[in-house]
Amino acid sequence: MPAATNPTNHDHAHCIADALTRADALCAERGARLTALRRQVLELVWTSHRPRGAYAILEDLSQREGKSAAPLTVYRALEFLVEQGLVHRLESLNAYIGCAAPGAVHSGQFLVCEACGNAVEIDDPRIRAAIDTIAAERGFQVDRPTVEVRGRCTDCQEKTP
Amino acid sequence: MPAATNPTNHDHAHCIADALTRADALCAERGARLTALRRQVLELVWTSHRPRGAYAILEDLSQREGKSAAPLTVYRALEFLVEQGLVHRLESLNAYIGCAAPGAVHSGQFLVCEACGNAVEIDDPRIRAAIDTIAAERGFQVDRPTVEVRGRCTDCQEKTP
DNA sequence: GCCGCCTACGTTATAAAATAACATCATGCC
DNA sequence: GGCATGATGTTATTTTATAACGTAGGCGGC
Repeated sequence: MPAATNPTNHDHAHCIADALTRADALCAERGARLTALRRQVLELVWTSHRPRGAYAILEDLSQREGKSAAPLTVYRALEFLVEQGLVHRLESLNAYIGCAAPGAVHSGQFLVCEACGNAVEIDDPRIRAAIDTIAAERGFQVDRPTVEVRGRCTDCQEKTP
Repeated sequence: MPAATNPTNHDHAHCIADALTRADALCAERGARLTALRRQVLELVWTSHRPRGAYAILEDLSQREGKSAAPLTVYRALEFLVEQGLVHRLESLNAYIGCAAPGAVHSGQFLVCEACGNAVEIDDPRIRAAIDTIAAERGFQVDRPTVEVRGRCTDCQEKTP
């Protein structure tokens, strides 16, 4: 797992700022409305490099606003962010994570550490190629491939070998 | 998608009988207890080649028994069946499907048709190899890879081209 | 056989994740 | 300003999953 996902050895504020800047740019370019609410939800998704549940985000949002928000508020914002490719949903965790490279082609591949909870996006063409090959052999038309690999990241292997 | 998953052109009763026979054999071999309840849940999972939700199975079970069963009853049976590799859970659907080749090595790969709902297990070594390669490059230790490809099966492409 | 142990099953309650239906508000366009 | 469209608020409900605790049933040791 890249060092950047270890919260102790990188400037995470920079990750967040970066993500927001890119989101602003992408949405402006597309004419999509990154409203204050959506932007705030995006920021909360980026709280860490661990996938976050909708209700965790909801709690943070409620605290920030000083009043309790409704689940739908968050789900709608997340839906927008996923559509725009700014956020991915991790199916096996029912959780959301900020996209490392919005704007680029995505096939949604992740390495998820079961020890620290960090998830790293790996848009690797070889996995995608393998999937496309098998699908083609079987006449299956690929729409949305999901790859979520559970295991242990380098850092966590070192901690408990 | 193989013809065998098209419910109109294969003897599905045979699929079910086969699955139960293999389950009996595997559990006997391992000393695992495939109780009447677990066997019945396995049968209900095999109702079709479509992944089924726990609550759908629960309903069927209640109907068969003539009294309403509790969710936990089904979840516990499913947990056992998944542990034994007789059933797989499709993370992206919150649903369960019978394993086509229990006893063999599994890496949990599926082609899921969004039109007809059928899911086919494809334990393809090339996908697995690609995942292992990338993981090795990043020092990530793979535990449980999940591959769920959404799209359209051959049959459904023909129906609405 | 009988006892004790471990595992499976039953029951009730509750948590967690997601959506439905409908009302209201904001924003951009003319 | 007025209107259309899309975003947000509000309330209720559905779907999925687990917790906590008690009972029963099979299996091995003796």
